[in-house]
Amino acid sequence: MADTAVTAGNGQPVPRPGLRERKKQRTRDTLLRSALELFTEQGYEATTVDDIADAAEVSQRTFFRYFASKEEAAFFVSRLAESHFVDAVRRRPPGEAPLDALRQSLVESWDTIGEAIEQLVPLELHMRFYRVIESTPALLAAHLRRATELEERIARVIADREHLDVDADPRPRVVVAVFGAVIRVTERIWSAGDDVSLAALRQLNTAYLDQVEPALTGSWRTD
Amino acid sequence: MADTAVTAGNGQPVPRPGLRERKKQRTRDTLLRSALELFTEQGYEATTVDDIADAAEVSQRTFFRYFASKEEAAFFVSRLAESHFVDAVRRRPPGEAPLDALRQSLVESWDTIGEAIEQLVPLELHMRFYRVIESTPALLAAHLRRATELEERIARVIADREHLDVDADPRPRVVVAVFGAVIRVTERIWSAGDDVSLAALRQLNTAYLDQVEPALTGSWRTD
DNA sequence: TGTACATCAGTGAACGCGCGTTCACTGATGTAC
DNA sequence: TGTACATCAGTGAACGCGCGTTCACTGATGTAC
Repeated sequence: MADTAVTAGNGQPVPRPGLRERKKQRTRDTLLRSALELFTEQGYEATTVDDIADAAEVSQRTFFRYFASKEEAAFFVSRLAESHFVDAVRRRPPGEAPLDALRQSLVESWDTIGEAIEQLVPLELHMRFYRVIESTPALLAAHLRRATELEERIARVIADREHLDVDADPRPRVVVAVFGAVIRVTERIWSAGDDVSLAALRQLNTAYLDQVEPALTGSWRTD
Repeated sequence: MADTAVTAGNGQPVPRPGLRERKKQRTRDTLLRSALELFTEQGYEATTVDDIADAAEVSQRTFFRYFASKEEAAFFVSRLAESHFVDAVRRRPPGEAPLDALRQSLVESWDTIGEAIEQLVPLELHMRFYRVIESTPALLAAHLRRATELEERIARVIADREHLDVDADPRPRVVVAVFGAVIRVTERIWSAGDDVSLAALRQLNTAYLDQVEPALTGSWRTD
């Protein structure tokens, strides 16, 4: 194929990477896709690093050149999604209530995350793998630990925008923890349901966020 | 020592276990204490199962007779604490607002958990190990996964007391997730601080729970 | 109280497994002139 | 456009490590009579 004019967000033309660089990207993408396919087909634990390397037609040694561990490969796409979300939080207008800012960031970032993922692996494959995470104890554990780290980053962003010290005022960490907890509840419910679509997950996200206030206020009315 | 009259909660005398049974308990307790001591002294990853068995003066084979895995030994005490908490939730009066019920259960169960732990290992050792969990990625991950499982159990208890279907009404899972998220924030902060005491953790628990409402409501006043 | 047998905690040694690392090496891509 | 050299992605084979399992066995505790 011919050279296409790629431009960065700022309009500056990005010099096309050389042959060597493109070959690297292809190798990494192939490894990533092979890994996710095997994980979803036969399970994470049942898939060895050698299996992945074989499927991608490289040596095991080469796998470790691209991913420090099997786990890193598993969360490579999630990492991409997370950075989209963090960027969205950073862009929220300062006046907004923190919980609303988080909610809006989620809605917004879902819009672009899908496309970004497709550049790497089929979105449908990622969504299927997302459910594998929930049903694999080792992966779920790693996912939750990563979520905790992400929350810490976001709490700092929230503290900054409110001009607060994250260690002195409990509110930034509390609001982010509450938000994160609700998202994780919806992830679990989504992964146990029949509708694998991204739309279904988004719908659960917002529906459950609406339930925070009713769930916390006083004693519940018996319907 | 002479036979002491042990009685269960219902006042029924509990037949004293035989020699074999008591020896088993001693072996398990020794393994448990050895494990926690080594974990806190030299780290969880740096401690092999063989190290633990050596310290307890049994064979590695015997370790696995008592604990299915190294991780199971690490969370044996936590498991005990969890069941105290769940029992406390079950005992809360039905009229109480769910979030208050959870909060009161925590306050209450802390009172008895300490004593229960002392039966098994020194409380101070457990508290020190609790901080090891927070600073060891593999343990933190496992801890969070376990916390998620505990939340699911508690959500069902809450749903029952409110006569709700946990799968139909989002509120039980949401209120429990919010509560759990705040507790975990305090665990993290406590483990990073200087005061290792149980009292310090309890104090953070309640202080942060008080911040849920201010953290979620509207935009924050600039102090 | 004593004997004969059953149960079962603990042993020791060896093993399978997969992750992640180390080594010296090959050959394709990139660059300087 | 061509040559000489530098870089570096990928190789293959071997290894260390610790978890958890398997085996056939020993000897202490428990029980039936």
